Parts: sequence; structure tokens; C-alpha cells
Amino acid sequence: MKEQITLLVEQALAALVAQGQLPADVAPKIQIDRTRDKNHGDLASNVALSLAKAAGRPPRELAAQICEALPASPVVTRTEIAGPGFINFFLSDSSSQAVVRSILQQGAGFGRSDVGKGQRVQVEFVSANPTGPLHVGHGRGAAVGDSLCRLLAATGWDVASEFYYNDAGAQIDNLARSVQARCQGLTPDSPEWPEDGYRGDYIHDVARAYLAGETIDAQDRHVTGAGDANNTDAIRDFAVAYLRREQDLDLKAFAVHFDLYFLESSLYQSGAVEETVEQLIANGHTYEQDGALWLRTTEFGDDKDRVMRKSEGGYTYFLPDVAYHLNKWERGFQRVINEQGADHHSTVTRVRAGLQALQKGIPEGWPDYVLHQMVTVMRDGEEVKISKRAGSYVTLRDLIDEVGRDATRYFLVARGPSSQLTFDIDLAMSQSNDNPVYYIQYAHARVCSIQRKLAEQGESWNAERGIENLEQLQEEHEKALLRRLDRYPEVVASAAANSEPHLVANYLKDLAADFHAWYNAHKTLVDDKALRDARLALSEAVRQVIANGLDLLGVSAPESM
RNA sequence: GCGCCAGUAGCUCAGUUGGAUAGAGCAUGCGCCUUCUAAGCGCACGGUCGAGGGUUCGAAUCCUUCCUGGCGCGCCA
Repeated sequence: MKEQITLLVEQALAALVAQGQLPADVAPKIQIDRTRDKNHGDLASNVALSLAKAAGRPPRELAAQICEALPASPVVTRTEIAGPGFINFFLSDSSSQAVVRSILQQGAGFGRSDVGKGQRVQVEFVSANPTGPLHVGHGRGAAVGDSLCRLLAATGWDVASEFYYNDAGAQIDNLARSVQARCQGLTPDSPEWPEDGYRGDYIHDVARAYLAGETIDAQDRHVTGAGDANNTDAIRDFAVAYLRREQDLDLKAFAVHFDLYFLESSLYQSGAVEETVEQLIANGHTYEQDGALWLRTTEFGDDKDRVMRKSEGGYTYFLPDVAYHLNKWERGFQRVINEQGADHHSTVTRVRAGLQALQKGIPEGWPDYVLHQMVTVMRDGEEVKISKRAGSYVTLRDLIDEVGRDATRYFLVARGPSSQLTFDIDLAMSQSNDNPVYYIQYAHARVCSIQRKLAEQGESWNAERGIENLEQLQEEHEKALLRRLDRYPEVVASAAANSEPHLVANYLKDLAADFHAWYNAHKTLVDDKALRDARLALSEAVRQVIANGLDLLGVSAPESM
């Protein structure tokens, strides 16, 4: 719709230039906006305002000339000049009703586009260390990342989702020591408890399972507990497998799927880590100091240089991170989006700097990052501190069990990633109308309910007749719904382009509100068959868009509630 | 001290990339079920868009200086 209007305005401007009314060198970017107020028509343009200076004429006068020069079109019934010089476009009924036909024809495809042109994009998210269960923060990452994947796929990208599985390094040793301490009967209060050891109760669970000789079946590994409290390696393998299994179950319960789990340990096994170090040394960006090997990341915009190899010989996490991202690049991903918590934002410049230092022709701003701010959890009006090491914990599993998957996902994705989020457990658990997800789902269920009622009456919806009679939709509530439905594809495109799934969540709430208002004001199953079927077409279009939108958020669309 | 993110109604948050009179939910008050599911609808109340300066036809939005909160500033990840 916007494109058509843009075309008309372009033609009008070209005509004015031809008449010598406008200088030929003006190259305006024609902006067409949806109006906020329906008194201002359906679409509005500010071209006259932005061109007034170049034209040497008052905006309203210029606007009048543009309107005069607009070619006739069946889409626009009239134009109006308003305010300081806006041109308001009023669309014809038939053009605004056409969206219903499009939705019914395209079904689940409505709102999808091919702007991604089938290009590959990789989205990495969650990537939690296997040192504890997933908590709310990981949940936000999972909800946002998964929704992002769905949005990208819906806009024509070839999406690969990936979980970087950090199964090597110091934190894993810490995990092994913590479990071992529990195996030896120590408690976190004990003076011999490992420094910085993980104190959570789940460590005790792992230790008990290990000592009992349980067998763990995780996605990619199967380990049986050796039961020997002195065998640190066996404990490490067991603990990693155990927590991996827990995370598998958490993600499954959250309906989040990954195409690939990438193991950090594989970067050591393949020699990629070593090769990366050697390349960085060969490129002359490193130096030794205090027994450690440093990378001069300050040459690439970092505020201080970073250690790659510790004085005791091991690598910091930074190096495998660089090796990992080089691997992504070499797999051919021209576009990579890393979704992670903002507490890790310092890795952004670091990883990019490391990649630049490799001199492989990787673009400076590669990869993209979507950082979500912290989640604050409230329970009984008080903040619950999330600390793996201290053991006080709100797990994702708890939330899913208590709140339900749909509400949890909706809450975690309904805010812009860059805003801090307060997750009120009592509110989310309340199962009342405070939960906006129910409000949206209820709108979907209501449409289904109308269809059921129709069937009970021994009647059926004649979709053809409905589409033929769309011009009967003349109520203000109906016009508002039509306008809202027409916006959906733009919302999806914008949410995908800006990595902001919450736009979809907000849109669905507004759409549901428009629908509920209409539902209360006007009966759908009226005697007049033409009107009835037209209204059924509209309600079915609403149902379809809600289903499409909820799917992008990973939330179900129930047929009854 | 430096960097990143934020500051909008009593609370939780939107705000279509600089547009017209700043919106929604919750909370509060008053109405609406013999009619397709009341998990709903309508009306009312509620604002110095953190503060000051700047940019222009026009600023919650862009620039700048402060104030406040969160996160980061490891040879942890």
C-alpha cells in the first residue's frame, strides 16, 4: 500500500520538475507514514515540508501543487492538506478491505517476505556454561534468540541456530572441584570448600547421582557415574553430562531448538585454538609480558590489551572465542548475530578486535550482537537475587512449571532487549487477565468459538460470499481492524530488521484489543448472510494473523480456553 | 574514573527510526452478561517524556552538559 502511494508522489514530483516548478536536482526521500489519528486519513506524507526550502515556497502551497499533480488512482479517494503542510491520503474502502482477501489466501504465509533472499544467517544464543541449570536470564536469551530465528526465517533468511557449549576451561574445573567436594561430604559452609566453588543445591544432586552410579543420557553424550570421589576427570565428565542433560530438558520444555551445539572442546581437539594463536603471533599483534601472551586489541578499538595465554600456560576464554568466530566465518556465514546478556558486552569489541588481528578480511563490524539487559526477578514483592555461586536461584524450569511456557515466553520477549526487565513471578503465575498473553490467546479462541457456534447452528461459513461482500464492513470498529491487519507485514519486517521481537508482541496486544472491542460491539452471526460471512471473513483474518504472530514468538494459539 | 544500556501516568512498559492533541495494561472510581466464551467491553481519573542548553518548519526521539539506576572495566565466562 505504501509503495503505491510512494509511486504516485514520485510521479507528481516528476511532473512538477518537468513544469519547472521544482528544481531538477532535488532528490527527496519520499516518506509515507501511517497516521496515528484516523482523522488524518490512512497515510500521510511530509514531502512538502521537507521540500519547501528547496522549492522556495511555503509548505502548504507546495503541498497543494503536489496534490494537483497527483495522477488519479483507484486506491486514493481523496487527499487533504493539513497542519503545517502534511498531505493526508484517504484510501478507498476496497483497497483497505483487500487485506482480508490477502490474509485468507496466504494463510500462514501472510506477513512473510523474501527480503533475506535466502542468504544464510547464523544466530547464536543461550550458550550457557554447563555449570548449572538455566536461569531466567538464559530464558530471556532463549526467548529472544528463538523468536529472532523465527523472524529471520519469516523474512526470507536461511537461518542456522547455534548453542556454543563451553565444555572446557576454568569454570568447568571449578564445577568438577565443587562436585568432588560434595562427593567427599563437604558442604559450602566448610572451610575446605573450594574457593569460588558452586554452592547451589544442584551440585549436591550431581554428586549423589555420581556416587550412585547413575547413567546420564544427554543429547550428545552418555556417561555413567564412576562413584569414585577421588577421580576428578570422571567427576568432570559426569557433571558436564548431567548439567547438559538438565539444560536439554529445560530447552525442550521451553520449545527452543538448536540446529547445532558447538563444543568448545572441539576447537582444542581440531587444533583451531593453536592455529589461531600462531596466526595472531605471525601477524605481529602479540607480545609477552609477566609470563603471559597478550594480544594488542587496543590497535582495534579496545580500551586495553587482553591476555590470550595465561602465565600458567592455559588459554583464557578469549582465545577460543576468537577461534570459534573464525570458524563461523569460515563456514560461510556472512551474517552472524550473537544474542547474549549485556553483562558480557565487553566481549563484543574484544572478539571483533581478535578477528581483525587475524587479517582474514572479516568486516570490522562483524559479527552483529543483540544484547539483552538483565532480568530482575520479583517474588512476594521482593527481589530474588540470582547467583549461581551463592546458590539462590530462579531456574527457567521453575518458571515454566509454575507460570506455563506460553506466559513465560511472552513475558521474556515482550520488552525491548535493551530494556531491563522485571519478571514478577506472582503476576506471571496469577493466571489472571493481568497476563497479556491470555488476552491475545483469548482473541484467537473467541474466533474459533464463533466458528463452533456457527457449526452448532447447522450453518457454515461461505468464504467466497464473505470475500465478495467485504464492502459491508462499514463499522468504525471494522475499519480500525482493517487498518491494523494491513500493518502486520510491516511490523514483522521491522521486528526482523531491527532484532526487536517485542514489536510483534505489542502489535498482537493491539490487534487483540481491536478485536475484543469489535466483538463486544457487533454480533458476527447475524441473519444477513452476506454481512455474516463478511464478518466471519474478517474474524478469520484476525485469527490467522494472531496465529502467525504468536508463532513468531513461540507461543501457542489455542482454539479454546 | 572510563565504557555500554536505560530514565515517559502511582506501578510495568509502548511510542511506526524527526511529524500533527504523547499511548496501552495494571491499580483507583463508575457502568455493561435472557444475545457468538465477562480470561471480555465502555466511561472517568492520571504527564514539566530525569534536568538544562543546542540543532529546525517541527524533538520523548538527534547533539551536548549534568543527575539517577543497572551492567561491565579479571591471567573468570
